[in-house]
Amino acid sequence: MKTNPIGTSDVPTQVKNPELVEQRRQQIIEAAVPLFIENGFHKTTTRQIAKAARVSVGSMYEYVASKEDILYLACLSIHDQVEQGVTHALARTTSGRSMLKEVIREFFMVCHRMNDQILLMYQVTKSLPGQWQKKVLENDIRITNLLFDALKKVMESGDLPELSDKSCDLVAQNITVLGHMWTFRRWHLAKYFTIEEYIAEQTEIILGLLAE
Amino acid sequence: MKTNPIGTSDVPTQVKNPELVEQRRQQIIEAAVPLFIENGFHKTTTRQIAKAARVSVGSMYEYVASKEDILYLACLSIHDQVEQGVTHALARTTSGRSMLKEVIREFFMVCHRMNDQILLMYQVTKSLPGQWQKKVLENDIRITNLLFDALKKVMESGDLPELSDKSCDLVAQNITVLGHMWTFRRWHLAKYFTIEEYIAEQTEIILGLLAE
DNA sequence: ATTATCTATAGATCTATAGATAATGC
DNA sequence: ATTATCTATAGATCTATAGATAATGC
Repeated sequence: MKTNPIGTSDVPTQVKNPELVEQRRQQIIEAAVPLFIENGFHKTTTRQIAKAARVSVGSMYEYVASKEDILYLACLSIHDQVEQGVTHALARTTSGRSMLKEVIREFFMVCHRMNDQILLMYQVTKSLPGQWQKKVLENDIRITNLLFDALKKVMESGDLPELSDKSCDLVAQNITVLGHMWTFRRWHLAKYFTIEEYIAEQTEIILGLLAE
Repeated sequence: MKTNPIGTSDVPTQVKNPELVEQRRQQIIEAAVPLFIENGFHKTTTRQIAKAARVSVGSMYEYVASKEDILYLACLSIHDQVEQGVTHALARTTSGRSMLKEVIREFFMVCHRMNDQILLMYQVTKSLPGQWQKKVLENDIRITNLLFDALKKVMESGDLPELSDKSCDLVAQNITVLGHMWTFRRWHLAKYFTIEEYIAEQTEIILGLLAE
């Protein structure tokens, strides 16, 4: 699964070699994300991250300028993975009405797999510096737009009633949030539903509306 | 609007006089919540809270044992306000199909009013000590159950198709989360919808399912 | 005497960097 | 010579409490 070049993002570094930047940052992110998930961003120390990443603190600070930088890189990485998952899933779907079902299913499964990471995003976005907060939020919409496009496609095929772009966007937003809902209400929902049952019921609800 | 006795909650205090505990804690919460909303829980210092609450730090620590205690009290208070809002709204609704519309409307308006507080809850729940985390999550379900009860009532009146308790609970959860969605996606949604339009569209979507 | 409040600070962090050292390539 | 890495720590916090002071009621 190819990921975007995190090293070439807008986070400054002291190190010249771009491949090295790419590699070390990957190392740092992979160390940081589980720590953030486990202990939260604020309770995780830069020392812990450096240790888990097998770099010295000093060295780590050659690749980022602050702890917030690490958080930002982590957010980019998570969104990238979610996007990969969704894009991947969309590529191998059929068309028409059943496509929409598959799309919902695949998206919900991505949420299921990335449970902790998605939960993390909800907690930390506000801790990012303003400029990056916006970028991260926009990334989220970018993913929602993949669902929007899928919806549009099904509608054009005539298999669903035509909705205005506005309504269509709202439905895409709803699908996204109902997927996320599985992550932050799972502790309750999982008492009554397996992920499969959850997908089945929610799909019916979402399609119910569009069925008539 | 009467609030629950926060002073008698399971947070320990050194002070004997219960009314005083109640009053000072109210003071502390009212000072802390806006600070948490503005700067986040972790970046807010106990000094800042004490100052805003017009108590000395030492004094404040007679009413709580830790900064986490303050966060817990804040969460209780916010949930209490949301619950008040919903209960209040439910009390003056009519019955039958139109009742459900009103319930959704009132709940969404509560979310609209309590935007920042609800957003805060999503960020901080994980920062609470384990035992309280659970309590706060259960409070959230308690509020959802108010919606569940309202749904049930409408169904019994025969104005909606009967759903199993399980499905009914899911619909109540969905309504809750779609209300919250307005708070954490408002920056995007508000480009296209006023809160009134949002309520109108979402109500149609939610009822659409139950209409047939 | 008891209860509530305050000031001042102990003690324990934690982030970020300075300056020294090792590795690489001309 | 340049680039990357490390160790050690400066400097800046911040939470929570000890111990002193003021207010209250018997």
